[in-house]
Amino acid sequence: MALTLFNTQTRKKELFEPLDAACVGMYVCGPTVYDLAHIGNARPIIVFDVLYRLLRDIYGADSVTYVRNITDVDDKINAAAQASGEPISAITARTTQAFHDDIDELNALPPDVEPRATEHIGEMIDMIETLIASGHAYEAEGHVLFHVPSDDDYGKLSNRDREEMLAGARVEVAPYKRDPADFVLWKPSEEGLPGWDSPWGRGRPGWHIECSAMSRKHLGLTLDIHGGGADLVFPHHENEVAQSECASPGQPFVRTWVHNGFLSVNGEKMSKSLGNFITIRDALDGAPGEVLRLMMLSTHYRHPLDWTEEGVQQARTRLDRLYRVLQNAGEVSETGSDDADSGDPGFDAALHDDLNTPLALSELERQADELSKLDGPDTGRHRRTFLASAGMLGILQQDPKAWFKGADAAEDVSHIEAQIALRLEARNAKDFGTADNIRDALAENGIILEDRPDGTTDWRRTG
RNA sequence: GGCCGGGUGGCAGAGUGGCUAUGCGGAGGACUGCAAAUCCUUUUAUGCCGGUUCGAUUCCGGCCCCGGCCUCCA
Repeated sequence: MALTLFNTQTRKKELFEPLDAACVGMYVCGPTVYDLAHIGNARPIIVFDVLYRLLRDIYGADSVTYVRNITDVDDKINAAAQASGEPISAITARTTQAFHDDIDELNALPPDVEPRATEHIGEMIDMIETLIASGHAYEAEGHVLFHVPSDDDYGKLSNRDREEMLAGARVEVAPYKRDPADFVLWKPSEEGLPGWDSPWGRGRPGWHIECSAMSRKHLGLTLDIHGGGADLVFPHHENEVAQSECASPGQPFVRTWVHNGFLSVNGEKMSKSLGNFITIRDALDGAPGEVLRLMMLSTHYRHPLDWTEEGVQQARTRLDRLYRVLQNAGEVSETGSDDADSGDPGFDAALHDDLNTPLALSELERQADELSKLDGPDTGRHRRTFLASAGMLGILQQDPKAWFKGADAAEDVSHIEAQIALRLEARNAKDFGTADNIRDALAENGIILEDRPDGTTDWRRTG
């Protein structure tokens, strides 16, 4: 089935065809590790995780290389260290660990390569030297700058005209710039700041050069897919294109640019500078990662997504229902034939159409409806297809029992079961007042009881 | 000002030139001691103004509103 993706470069949905189907490369801009990641960071993690899963499904797991960098040298990190007194290496190590822990909860597969900027300084210096040699960059007062007018194609990704950009510029232009649009490739580091020896003295890289240097090292000169948040289109990705293509004339940098839309919170922009941001950790306190994942996938990746508590609740209810269907289908003996899994055409078509996860989700729910009505030898096969579809979205992969009951302490469970037994006694004695009191008390602790037709009582956790 | 998204029923959110998803919620019913869960039934929409068309939510033009980017940001 053909995969189409919306290419930011051409502003069109295009048939995706990798340069080499045996070696598909995807590069996604990762976090700058100076603080806990927020839910806006979580969106590209989840979106590109789904794309990664889909590419692996199409081309084979061994044929896809997903590279997502860690930016561990940056002025924000330096500022955080200065503010707290914590050593830079401690901040980056701690924040990187926190990032991994957080996105693990979101069921995101780890990338194949996770390069760190500080481990690629040599590659960056090499690239900068190439740019200077070819007249695309120059040294000035210890800085090395990319000279934007030297690149005729500059602006092609973000569709910006240089003249217009200058007209709208609100920043002060550093005096050493030959052109106001020129941007930093390398800058001097004074005492106390991270720095590396270079032909231009002790210094550190600018932000954009790291992605150009690391992507080419790990994926080659031309990437099949480069992804990130829509806010990175300009200037970050535009500058990456300029650096990479000027350093290797005739080699296109990226074939398909994929950008996810912006996330807002209760209709407002979320930003670190405004301080109204919700960290992934905060969000995980309120709901399991799988719920957050489902919530993010219920809006198309290119559209704006507004984060609300109600939206989280809706996702939770939806996921509960899917797990319930899975649970019920699991009670049917697996006697179906073991045909090779052919997938679900409706679901697959939705996902292959520019990652239409909201539609895919509704197809998944259609599968759930069908599964819940089945009661025969086909059940096992449907269940497997259903699970495979859900797996493409990275959901429904745990035991329904674990989902509803959680993995809490055994004494907690025995307490619940003891209460259920007490309630059963009361019900048998027609003492419904006592029975309802027990049920209400459990409900206050987030335990919902469900009486079954056979006289037994099941329970589940909520919230 | 320039560039890019978006405006769909109570809410969330897709597709589609005519037969008008899906989910959450609401209403009614079945089931239940009552619930919960499940099942059945049900309600409501396409920002505004033109144009093309037999017919537009869907195509074209204009306008209005919201958000993002143009400065660190996923």
